[in-house]
Amino acid sequence: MEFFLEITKALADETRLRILMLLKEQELCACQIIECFNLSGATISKHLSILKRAKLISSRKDGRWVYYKLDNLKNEIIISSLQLVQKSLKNQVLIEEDEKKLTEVLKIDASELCRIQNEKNCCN
Amino acid sequence: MEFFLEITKALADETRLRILMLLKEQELCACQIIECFNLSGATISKHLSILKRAKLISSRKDGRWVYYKLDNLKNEIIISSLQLVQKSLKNQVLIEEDEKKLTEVLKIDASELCRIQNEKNCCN
DNA sequence: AGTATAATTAGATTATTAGCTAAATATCTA
DNA sequence: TAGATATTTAGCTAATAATCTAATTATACT
Repeated sequence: MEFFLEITKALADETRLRILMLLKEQELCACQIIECFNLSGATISKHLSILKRAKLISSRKDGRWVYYKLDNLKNEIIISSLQLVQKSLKNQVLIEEDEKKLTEVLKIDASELCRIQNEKNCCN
Repeated sequence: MEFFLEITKALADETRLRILMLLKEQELCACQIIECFNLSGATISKHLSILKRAKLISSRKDGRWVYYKLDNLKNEIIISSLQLVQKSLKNQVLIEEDEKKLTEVLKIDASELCRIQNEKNCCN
């Protein structure tokens, strides 16, 4: 029960669903995910940790960067949950907008992206 | 997005998952569901309304009684969601205990059950 | 008609969660 | 090794959600 509740609670938030949809096609760096939302890095980091605790995503560290991807290979329940999310949110306007935003974000070099985000935090 | 979020939020609560599992095999009267939990009737009623708002269950009124059942015929997303719940919670200890409790509850006549519940509310 | 009964709604309280800023941690580079 | 950078954690606040009791609604029975 605890395991499945962890999953359903992780899925019960719009931002987390949008993150899962961003990760549908590719692995992404934390700073790339952050750039897609109007939320603080700390908030996104918290969401990522909730998705990770539910085993819906996994992460790998590469130097200063942390990369996240869907963790859909190991467990039947996880696979079904992620499939349900993808089926349910396919063609949703908000999701398509996120995809467009991501396309723009992916054009920017990751370290340049982090520099921009850093500036935002300092000077206002 | 709003439609699917309504479903995932409805599923993100242990009591509501347990209610869905009770309804897996049969339609049940509100008082029978209430009797399976150590929660007030008002609280269960609230949970039922959340499940109903998410279109996971439907209800019909028969005199003073209201009967609830899974609403798994109309919508692809609802069907998949309910299947996921059932697959994920099959053979869970807590769920099996609920089933045993329900077996006992079903032996009691519904109006007798309501009389017992009514007494509980008055005399303590 | 008046009372009893089944369920829901209202209103209050408590617990949980999402969000922020600031601080801490871990890693890279000059 | 000192400073810069990417991410996470800590501590706080505001919003949301779960629960209770009491009141209300809708129906049945005498």
